[in-house]
Amino acid sequence: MKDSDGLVCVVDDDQSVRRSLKRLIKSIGLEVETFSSAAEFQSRHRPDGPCCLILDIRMPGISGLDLQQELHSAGLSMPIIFITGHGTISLSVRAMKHGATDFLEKPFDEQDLLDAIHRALEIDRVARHNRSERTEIQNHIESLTSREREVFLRVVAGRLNKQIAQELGTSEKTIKVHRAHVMQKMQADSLAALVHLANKAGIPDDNLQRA
Amino acid sequence: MKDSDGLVCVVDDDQSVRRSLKRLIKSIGLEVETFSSAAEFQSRHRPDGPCCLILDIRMPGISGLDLQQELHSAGLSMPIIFITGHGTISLSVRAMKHGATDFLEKPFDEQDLLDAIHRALEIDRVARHNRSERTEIQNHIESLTSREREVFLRVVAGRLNKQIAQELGTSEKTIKVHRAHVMQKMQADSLAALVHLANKAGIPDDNLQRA
DNA sequence: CTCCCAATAGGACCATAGTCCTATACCGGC
DNA sequence: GCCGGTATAGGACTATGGTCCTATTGGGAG
Repeated sequence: MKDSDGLVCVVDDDQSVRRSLKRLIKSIGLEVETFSSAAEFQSRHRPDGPCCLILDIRMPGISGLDLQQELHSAGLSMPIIFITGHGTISLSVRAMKHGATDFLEKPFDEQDLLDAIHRALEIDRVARHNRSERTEIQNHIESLTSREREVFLRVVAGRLNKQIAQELGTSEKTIKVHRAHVMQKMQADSLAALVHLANKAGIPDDNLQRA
Repeated sequence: MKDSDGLVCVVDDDQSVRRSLKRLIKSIGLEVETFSSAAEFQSRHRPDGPCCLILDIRMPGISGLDLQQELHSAGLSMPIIFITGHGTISLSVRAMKHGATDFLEKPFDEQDLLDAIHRALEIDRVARHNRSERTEIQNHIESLTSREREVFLRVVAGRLNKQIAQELGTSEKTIKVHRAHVMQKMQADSLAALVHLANKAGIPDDNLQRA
């Protein structure tokens, strides 16, 4: 699949809308999948590449806003472009406050939608990249023993081996051993690299020298 | 001033609106300043504490959206709550995409506005904190000589003194001197602290070990 | 011309971190 | 009961970083 450039998921209860959107989006070389309801999307969608969602706000059953909420709660967030026939300002504001990337009224300009799609896919690409980087680091952290994790945090906070030894009530020698394990497991080849990893994983830098 | 809890700036060309908003916001103990036009706001406003902006979209002269753009371009961004009598979805979406924190239609529920204000002030508080931290670090970086800055970047990238010496075509001894100056000027008392500072200042971690 | 600062660098040490090897003790699984 | 992983720790070095002091060179300000 040379064209994993992006997948666009269309969720709309109106078949004619689904068909015309599918045709439009395919015309610029993107993959499209259509779903007739939020429930169908949730059961069938298995994301694996950059993708975005085009969502009708008003649908029978689960509404577009509800689906947005549920995806967010489930940590499966992806960029969402809302389209609506009979929207209100309040609905659009609510959608945007919850992270929608765009909100279009029918009838919309085709180019506006295509622009919105490109923007959404780019956002997802960046988000996916950050997420995968983060979870990989998180996995490395989870491979540490609890003792190693304690040492890790203190090393990243700038403590000396002897200070760590005192804090943990053990010898400097033992800290050196743990520290070496941490560097291995985290695949860091320098202290600087280790601190960078910690920062990306969202580890705060408090305790930065306060005795 | 126990009540630097927040300043709310109201920009609206309608005097009666300004008056009633002022009364409402004062009633919950926040400071208010009112302006009758975007131009007046720009000339008179001197921010120094957490604050937010309540802005009418449609005004004679510079519109609310224009002001939002200009503030953003000038790097003077602050949270903006739009209010409007005759708004459209497209206007609201445009405002939200450009970072507005809320968008209310007149007549609005008073509590909704107050909630929006509290939210906006909290956002500004966090943003101000991050900004001041960042500019302080930036100032430290600017106090470095260009040679020290070169060393700084390489230290943060995890290079050894001898590697840096080779890259810069000088001796390890000299690097040690520069490095000591860097630690002093950046007010870092450990390598870990220095890397944390670099990260906060937005210095990328590329070159992280590639020879 | 003099003074200061930036950059350069060496000598002499000390402190800290990392790397070998070895060793004990506990615990849980096969 | 043996094996593997974890935590503990010492000895013996090496490597790296940091700190004194001293010194030269070049450029820019006063």
